[in-house]
Amino acid sequence: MSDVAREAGVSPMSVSNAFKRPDIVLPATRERILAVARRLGYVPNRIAGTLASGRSHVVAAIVPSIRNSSFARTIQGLGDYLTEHGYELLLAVADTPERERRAIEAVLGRRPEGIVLTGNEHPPETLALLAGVETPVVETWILGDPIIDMAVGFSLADAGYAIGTFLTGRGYRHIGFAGYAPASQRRFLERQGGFQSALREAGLRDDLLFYAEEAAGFAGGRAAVTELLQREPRLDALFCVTDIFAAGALFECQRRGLSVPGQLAIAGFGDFEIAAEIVPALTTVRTRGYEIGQAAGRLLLDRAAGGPPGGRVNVGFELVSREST
Amino acid sequence: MSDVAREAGVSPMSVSNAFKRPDIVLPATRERILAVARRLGYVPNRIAGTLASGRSHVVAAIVPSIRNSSFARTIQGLGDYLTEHGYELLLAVADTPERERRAIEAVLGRRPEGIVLTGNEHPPETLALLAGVETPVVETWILGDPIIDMAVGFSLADAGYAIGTFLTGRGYRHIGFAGYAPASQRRFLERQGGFQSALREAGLRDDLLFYAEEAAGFAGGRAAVTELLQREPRLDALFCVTDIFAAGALFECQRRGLSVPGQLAIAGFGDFEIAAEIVPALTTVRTRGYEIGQAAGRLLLDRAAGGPPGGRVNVGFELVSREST
DNA sequence: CATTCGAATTGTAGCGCTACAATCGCCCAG
DNA sequence: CTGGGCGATTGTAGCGCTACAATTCGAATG
Repeated sequence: MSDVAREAGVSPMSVSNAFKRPDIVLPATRERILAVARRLGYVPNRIAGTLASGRSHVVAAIVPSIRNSSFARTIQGLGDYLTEHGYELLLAVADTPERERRAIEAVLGRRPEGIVLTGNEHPPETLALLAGVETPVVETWILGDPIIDMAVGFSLADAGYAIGTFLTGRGYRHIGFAGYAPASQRRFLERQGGFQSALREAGLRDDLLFYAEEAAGFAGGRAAVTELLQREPRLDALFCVTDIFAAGALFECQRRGLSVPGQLAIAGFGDFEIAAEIVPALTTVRTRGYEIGQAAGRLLLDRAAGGPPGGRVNVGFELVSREST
Repeated sequence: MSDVAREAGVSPMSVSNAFKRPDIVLPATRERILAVARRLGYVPNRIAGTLASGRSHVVAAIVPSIRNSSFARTIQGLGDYLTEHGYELLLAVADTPERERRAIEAVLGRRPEGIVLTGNEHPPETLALLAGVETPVVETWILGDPIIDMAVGFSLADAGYAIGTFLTGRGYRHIGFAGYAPASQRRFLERQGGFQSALREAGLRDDLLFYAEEAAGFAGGRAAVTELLQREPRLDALFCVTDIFAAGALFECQRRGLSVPGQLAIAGFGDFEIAAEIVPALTTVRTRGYEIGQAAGRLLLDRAAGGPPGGRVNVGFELVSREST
C-alpha cells in the first residue's frame, strides 16, 4: 500500500480511502491511485483490513451436502444476496455432526459476521461453542424450536400433512413412505409425522415406512419400491422424501412394468428440475430454497447493521400436482 | 489471547504455541491452557494469525456452478484433501467471465495460498490480475494450452472421439450432437471436435449439431431431440454433452413413444448417478471429478511447500457401455 | 482583506497474532 | 560443586491495514 502511495504521491491513508470510501476522495486523485495500483498489481490485503476494522464482511455457511439441489439453491440465494451487499460467502461442507463442529470452529477463527446452519440438530458441544461467541446464527430449512437465534424455513410437518391429505383425497388406500430414519435428524421426523397424521385422519394405516441409508439417491427409491411391495402387495401410492428418491422409485416401476400412476402413484418433494421433466411428471412439494438463502442473508446483514435478534422467516411451500398421482 | 494467558498463568506466546505447535509445549501446560480457553470461549483469531505469519492456510476455488455434479465432486475432492492437510477451502461461484474476475479479485484479497479455476478460458484482464500476484493457480477439467501454471484434467477431445468411434462402431449412421455453443468455452469445442473427427473418419456427416442455452438441464436434451429429428428424421443416435441432457433426451423419447435404443440411441457424459439408474441405463463417459479435486489440492500444497511449478495431471476417463446404445 | 467553513488529505495508534531470538531453569558430566 | 547443554518459556517487533482526530487549503462571506 505504501508503494502505491509513494508512486501516486499521496499518503497511504488516501490509498485506503480510494478503495474503501471512494466518495470521500477527489475523483482525479482516486483515478491516479487506482491506475498506479493496477500498474503495480496491488490488491488490497483484506486480512489486514479485517484485523484493523474488526469487520470481516464474510458470512459462513455450513451445509451437509452440495449435491442436494435444495441446498445448492439455498447457497446460490445466500451467495447472490451477499455479493450484492458487498459480503462474501465462506462455504464449508460437513456431513456429520462432528465435522460440523470442526467446521464451525475453523470458520469462527476467521471471524465471520454471521453463520448459516442447516437444521437445528446440533450436539451440545457445538451449542456451547456457538454460545461462547457473539456471532449471529441463522438455522435454515427448519422453523421449530429449539432455535439458537434466528431461523428461515417452513413447516415440514404441514408439508408432509399436505401431501398426505392430497393422496388420501385421491382415493389411494395403501400409502407408503420412503425417507430417512427420523432418529438422525428432527427435520426428517417432522415431515414424516405430518404425513402420518394425514393418513390416520383418513382412517388408513400409517406403518408402510421405508428408511434408506442417508445420502441414498435414486437407489433409495428403488429399494423402497422393492421392500414396500413385498410387505404390502396392494401398495397403491408412495410418498418419497425427495424427488430423487421418487425418480428412483419411478425407474424401478418402469423396470417392473408397473404403470404410474395406474398401479402405483408416486409423489416427491422439492420440485427439482427432474420432477417436471421425467415421464410421467412428478407430483411434488415446491420448496423455496433460493428464498431461504436470501432471507438468511438478509437476517444476518440486518443484524450486523444493528437489527434485532430472534428473527424468523417462513417462506412457505406449495403442492404441485402433476401426472404421477 | 492475553486473557487466556493471564488466567492460565503463562505468557501469550505459550497460548499461541499450545494451539499452533502442540509439540513444543509441555503437555500439562498445554492442557491447562486449553481448559482455560474452553472456559472463556476463546477461539484463536486466524485473521491475526494469517497477517502475522503470512500464511493463510486457505485455498480458493472458483467454479461456474455447483448444480453440476461434476464440479460438485471436484469441490468435494478438493475439500477433503485440504481438510486432511489442515487447509480450508474458500469457494466462490461465478458463472460468467466477468463475475469470475470479480471473484478472483475478492478472493485474492484474502491471500489464499492457491487458486483453483475451472477451464482455461479467461479474459485478458483476469490473466493480468493473476500474473500480477505470485499465488499458484491450477486450472481444472482441461489439459490443453494455454495453461496459466498448473492443470488437472483429461483430454476432452479424446473422450469425444471415444464416444464417436463407439457409436459409429455400433453401426449408427445418422448421429447427432447436443451441447453448448463451442464459442463460449474452449472445453466445449474440444469435446465436440473429437466427436466430429470420429464421425468423419467413419465417412459420416458431422453436421447434426444442436446447441442449447448454457446452464440448460433436462430441457436441453428435450429441445435437441425435437430439433434434430425435424432436421433429420433418420437420426438414429445422439451424443449429449452431459448425462442430464441425455436423460432429458430420453424423457422426450418416452413422450414421443420412441424406443431407446431401438429407434434412437443415446449416450451421455459424466456418469452421474442417474446414468446407471434411468431406464434404459445410459452409455456414458465416466469422468473422475473427485480425483481432479484431490489432484488440484495436491499440486497446490506441494507447491506451497516449495514444489516445482507447471505440474500437469491427467486423470483419464472411461467409456461405460450400458443399455441406451 | 481577515475570517470562517467544509472538503480533502494526512498522522497516529493500534487490531491480535506469530517469527525469532533471548532467557530461564534443570539435569548431568567432569 | 560448577559449567554446559537442552528443553520450555517468554519478550520484542512488526504483519498491512483502518478508525479517528488533526491538519491543510481554497473558496465564500462580511
